[in-house]
Amino acid sequence: MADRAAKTELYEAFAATGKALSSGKRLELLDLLAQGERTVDALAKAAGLNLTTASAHLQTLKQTGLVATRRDGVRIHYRLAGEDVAQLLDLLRRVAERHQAAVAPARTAYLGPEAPDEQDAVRREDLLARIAAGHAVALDVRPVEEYAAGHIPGALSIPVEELAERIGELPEDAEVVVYCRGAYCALAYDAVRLLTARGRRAIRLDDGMLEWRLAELPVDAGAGAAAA
Amino acid sequence: MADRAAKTELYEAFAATGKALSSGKRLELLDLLAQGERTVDALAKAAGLNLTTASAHLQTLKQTGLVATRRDGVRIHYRLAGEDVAQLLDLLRRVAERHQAAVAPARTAYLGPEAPDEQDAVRREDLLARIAAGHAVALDVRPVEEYAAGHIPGALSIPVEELAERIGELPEDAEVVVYCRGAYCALAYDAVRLLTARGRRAIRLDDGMLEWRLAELPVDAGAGAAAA
DNA sequence: CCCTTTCTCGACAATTCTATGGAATAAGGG
DNA sequence: CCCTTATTCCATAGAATTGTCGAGAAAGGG
Repeated sequence: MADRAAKTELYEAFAATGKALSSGKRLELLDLLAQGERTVDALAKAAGLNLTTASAHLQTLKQTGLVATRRDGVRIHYRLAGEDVAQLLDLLRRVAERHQAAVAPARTAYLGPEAPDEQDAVRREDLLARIAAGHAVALDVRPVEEYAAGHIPGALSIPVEELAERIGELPEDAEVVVYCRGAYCALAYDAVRLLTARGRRAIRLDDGMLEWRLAELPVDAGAGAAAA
Repeated sequence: MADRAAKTELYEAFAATGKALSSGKRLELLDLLAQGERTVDALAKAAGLNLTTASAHLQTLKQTGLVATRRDGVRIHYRLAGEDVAQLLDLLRRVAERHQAAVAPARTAYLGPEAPDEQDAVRREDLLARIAAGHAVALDVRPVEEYAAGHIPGALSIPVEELAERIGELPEDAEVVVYCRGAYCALAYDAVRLLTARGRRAIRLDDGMLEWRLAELPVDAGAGAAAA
């Protein structure tokens, strides 16, 4: 029977972390940061926020300890404070999708319908084996900086905006398994639609880099081999 | 590059789940519900809220799908919508404790300092072995309804308010391992202080029933054997 | 059918959050 | 040292939340 005031205060402290997760914009920022560190300016542009607003949201995140900063000359890089924060983001979205009716329609409105005759997405566990057997090649369609910060071993890197013109770099005979940031990232959906329209055998990875990393599957870093 | 409006809407939907976790009172309610279902009235009393306020918070939780209800005659029982919600609560507190400076002091202010010469708490994995070997006996100090809804196999049940008068029911020779709701529940701390003051060998389980269940360790249900 | 119990709903004031423009600060180049 | 760039701080308007009160709805007993 310790006193109620102290209990309230403790739970209010937990709630501060919940509050950090209570704005859609902050979740977008966390999602971006889960791919690697970024400057305030880059984050603001990617999330469609004006600079001061983005800075304010990042301050909130920093005060609850979910993100950390690093100064490099004149610019400040933000990053997630730890892998547990990525886990929390992942679990939050999973729970929301499972229990909240509004998520499913919003999801298809954003990601678009799957191509009608598309097979089910490739599961994480199967991908490395399919690559090793030569049946498939992994394609990372995120921006190059994110690829450099960590990618699936052996994956090619072609950002989705360049995909139309660089489609020739993909092998013609293998199936292309496309992935991007995570389960709710639109890039891979767009890429698969583009490739399929061009007559390639393309399929999405079930989710993306975030879930791959959290599953503790192997990750390569560095600009690496890029596209063939 | 699917449109920004749709992306914002999707993330706003995720944020609704975050919002549900952004109030200390709602987190207290979830913590109670993680021990089993309860009526609105019981929840309000346990969380120190007036009835309408509790009802309003429960409505918020219900709208985001984190809790579900069951009507039984004139009263309504609330329960967690799934084990993943308990997981989310657990991870949220873990992340908050790890990254947020305000948590540690609030925690000791509420739970009180450990007895000075107390050994480290018993870890989950060790408990069953120590019970089987006869070195220890587990003691559940939560209210009887919570014990009935699920407890560690073989544990005795003595709610902490009755512990002083029922201390004789505990075996004298074995070490008593006390547990309650979870890592942030004060009951086990209080019980250990009481037992130690009476000259018993008592020690806390590292955390409580919530973490035990999430670790998928065996759980017994029913009023069961209660105290010897 | 009325009355009691249990809970939800609508409305209010007090507080807090979000977005934004303009000023202030920090680091580095000429 | 001044100037430019990158970011944070401050003030403010509008929107959303919290807690509380009194009224309303649903189930069951006499």
